[in-house]
Amino acid sequence: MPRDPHIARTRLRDAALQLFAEAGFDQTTVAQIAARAGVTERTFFRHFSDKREVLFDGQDNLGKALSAAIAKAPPDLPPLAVLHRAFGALSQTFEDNRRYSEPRARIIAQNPTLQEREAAKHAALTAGMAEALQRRGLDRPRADLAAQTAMAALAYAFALWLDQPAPGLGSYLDRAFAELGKLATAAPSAPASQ
Amino acid sequence: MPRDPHIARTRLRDAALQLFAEAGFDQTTVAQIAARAGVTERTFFRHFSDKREVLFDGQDNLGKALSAAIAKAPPDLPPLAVLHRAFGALSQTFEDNRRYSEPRARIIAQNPTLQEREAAKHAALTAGMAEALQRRGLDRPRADLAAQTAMAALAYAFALWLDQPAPGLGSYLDRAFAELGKLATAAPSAPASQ
DNA sequence: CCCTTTATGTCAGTGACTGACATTTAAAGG
DNA sequence: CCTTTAAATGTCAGTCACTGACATAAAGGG
Repeated sequence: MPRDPHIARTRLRDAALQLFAEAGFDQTTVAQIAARAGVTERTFFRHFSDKREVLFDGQDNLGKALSAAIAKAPPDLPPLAVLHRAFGALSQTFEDNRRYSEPRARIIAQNPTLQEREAAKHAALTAGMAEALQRRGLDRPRADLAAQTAMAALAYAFALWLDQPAPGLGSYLDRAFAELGKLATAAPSAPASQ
Repeated sequence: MPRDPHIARTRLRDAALQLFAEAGFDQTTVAQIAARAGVTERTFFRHFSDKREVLFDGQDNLGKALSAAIAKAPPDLPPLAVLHRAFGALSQTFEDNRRYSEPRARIIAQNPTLQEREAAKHAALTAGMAEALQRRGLDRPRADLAAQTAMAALAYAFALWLDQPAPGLGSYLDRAFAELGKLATAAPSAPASQ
């Protein structure tokens, strides 16, 4: 059997993070990343579909964990409560990965194409959550709306927590979902459209 | 003064749309687009920052129109109602552009990198709406949440309308926002987030 | 008719990404 | 211990998106 691909993959991830932090994303070439990792440029593209993807490794696992948590929730729980609980179940994982999330966020904040990739990842995560909600019997439109609003709450809580970890991600989540409830009840009926 | 740049720009847009529909986005080269438009490849990149952007021309105008509509709404209207009304005010513009929206949507649906760009555009639009809400005196978190939930409703209404234009975009919008209200009132309090 | 402004043309170059084929690694089987 | 074998990596040539620098052409004003 061949050598462990996990080694090269990890070395590539670390090398990329270092170089991006040192010189910036655009100024760093894939050849440089590969060189620092001790492999070839071709190997980089065997592990990561493109240069940006090295910063988004592991997002798939997150999606699967979320879907699992959503499936496990009590059947009669309302949609937003299900998602709130699912986020809470994963908050420890987020806390553990804070050391990587922080520099990563700084790099992404400085590059439009990386923000684009992040937006796409968010959309994919949201779609997965909506699917998981549908498997609980919720219809498509409500599942989509619930997933998107919940993601808005998560993004908000996450940003606050990155800036100031103090009360913990769970507390920020509670606050974000509370805001959400107040917001919607404050906008009861639809206005005349047009 | 030089020749009218609007001519080349329009020809490039049309040529790109044709070629993407005929051969697909990946199989079409920028050189081919430029050739069909009767200009140089360099000119393409002077009008559009990259190959994908040619499919998203005019989105900036949409954002400005939305911000203006949000600013013009009655000061005491709740946030989601403001956005609902702003969307309604632009629904006629959407109806007029349906001829372009439809083939465009088909092309985007077949290509991940285009979906990525679309996700980014949605995020930018959402951020702009949130800013406009903040100028009305709403605080940042509520503005963000309102903008994102409203965008979810718009996306849903837009998809339904693309599939079946019958009752008109305005009706779909009314329905989507109604769903939104029901959704949030059905999820009152937060669960124990451990 | 000249001058200025701006759009476009020309050209060389970089770097991301891919396909095809050769080579190496480490484990399993004899 | 040697062979076999499958997966991982190396090698190499090539395409194409995208950029910077400089030249040229098309109006429009004086």
